[in-house]
Amino acid sequence: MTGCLIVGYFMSEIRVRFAPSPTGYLHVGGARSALFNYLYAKRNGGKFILRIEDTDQERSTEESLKMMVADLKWLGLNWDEGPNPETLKDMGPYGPYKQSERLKNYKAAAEKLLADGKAYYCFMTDEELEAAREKVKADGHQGHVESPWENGTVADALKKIAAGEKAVVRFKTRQLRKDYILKDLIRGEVKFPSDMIGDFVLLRSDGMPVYNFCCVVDDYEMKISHVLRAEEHLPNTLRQLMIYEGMGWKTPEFGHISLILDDDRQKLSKRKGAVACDQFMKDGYLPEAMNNYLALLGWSHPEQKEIMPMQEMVDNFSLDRVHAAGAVFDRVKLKWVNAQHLRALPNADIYKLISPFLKNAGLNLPTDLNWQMQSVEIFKPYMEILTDAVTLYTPLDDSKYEIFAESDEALAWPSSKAVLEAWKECVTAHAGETFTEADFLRIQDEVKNKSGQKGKNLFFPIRIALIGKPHGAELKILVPLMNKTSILKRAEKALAKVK
RNA sequence: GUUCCCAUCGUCUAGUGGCCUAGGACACCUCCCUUUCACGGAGGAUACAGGGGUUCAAAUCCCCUUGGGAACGCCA
Repeated sequence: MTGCLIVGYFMSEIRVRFAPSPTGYLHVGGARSALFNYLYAKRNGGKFILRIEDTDQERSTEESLKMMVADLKWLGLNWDEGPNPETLKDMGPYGPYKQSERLKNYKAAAEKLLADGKAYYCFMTDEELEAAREKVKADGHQGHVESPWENGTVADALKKIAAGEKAVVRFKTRQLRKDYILKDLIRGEVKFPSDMIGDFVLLRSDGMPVYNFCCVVDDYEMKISHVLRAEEHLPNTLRQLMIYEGMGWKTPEFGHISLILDDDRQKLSKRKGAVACDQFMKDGYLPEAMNNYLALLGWSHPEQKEIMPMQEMVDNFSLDRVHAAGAVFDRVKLKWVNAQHLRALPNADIYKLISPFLKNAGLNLPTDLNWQMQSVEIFKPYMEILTDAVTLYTPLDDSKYEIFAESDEALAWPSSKAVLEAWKECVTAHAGETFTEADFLRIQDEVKNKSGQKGKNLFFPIRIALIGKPHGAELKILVPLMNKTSILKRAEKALAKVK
């Protein structure tokens, strides 16, 4: 008895998968599906499998596969089985993990269905199909195309094919008229009337299988226990249920996650801004922030925590906390989440993260470690994403110093000229090449006395002469990051502007 | 058009029949900190789509309406 229970326990190992088709970049919606699968697997001590759905030969590319793998790696959603993240060679006992290499499996399954009379060869041409669809539509009824080949024998069909005719294999739905009930883990009971679909294609005329078919064969053969995927697949589930039934296979559990929406509540699309994971990477988002934000789109921490590391999400993830309604992708909040993660990092880590962006922008900055740490300390509160560092550090590179339009107003004040002149004089009079905070404070006092200005009138022109903008970090901590030569050069430029 | 899914502040959500005159977060507004801005802190405004039931009691359960979305391919 106990033995049976143990066997039962092992039989029910949690195995989930993310199954993208390599026809482009990894979309944030896909990333979230992958994340939920990953979290569910990790939470339950299960396996997370990556399967590549590349049966659409027209659109699938090796390039895209590499991009997806890279994005998933960036997010840290490491898979236990699937293409090796480095070599792309299969790893795991249930391969191949690319559908294009599993053709014989689908063929075998199709042959069984054909032999059992649950599928048939259909020779309808595109034109015939189109005409049939038109007719059905004209009748006003929802119906579906009925194929005249439904009752043909396999032997006859094979003869025609041998003679060079093209045929698809269709699944026979006519005798299956009943309601199919799906117990969705997220949505509860979903009832599909079987007549919502007609005889659908299993194998294309070129022999390539179609999504709904491979999906079932693979999920079964790869022993997938839970299928967690986007809501757009919900109607597909009926076809899949029929195939499971036809094959006599046990169905896995299903859970359909809501869609990610644009602010106009349509399915998130490229037209509204970045949706590709790698774009977020290039814009300077942190993978941990991405995961954190994506998790919050539909799932919530039991204690309502918002900012958390991956491990905390893993420890608290459960499907019953997944919301069934669609969620609007809010870039503003994503930025905020990113800022929280970023600012929590040690300064040294932050500098390491921003360096490639600074370098990429062609900035020439001090290599002194102290300088770097100090600068991060100053700029950190101004950074939300890594690319913000570029704007922040640019004024620190002499060759890039420029006076921004937002400075115009302050420079036009009648008092600004005197302040700038006094500033230049006092800096020139300063003995060393660098400044301490105390040095600056002393100089600032001198400028104040000389120009007779204080408050905004005093600080705005000086700040503009330092970073090209009237607003930003505190001067007394900013100045020690600069040297005399460079400060004077800038003062000149600012002065030139007021003359 | 048909089928299915969904419905709490502008947005993400908490809420599983009484603890809800509905809580948190982002955004917004005010104030404090600060000779600027940001960060940080304290407050504020803002929501149960509508209508019927069920119940002593409904944001929570049921039905209808409305609204939104998705799917209806030899795409996935």
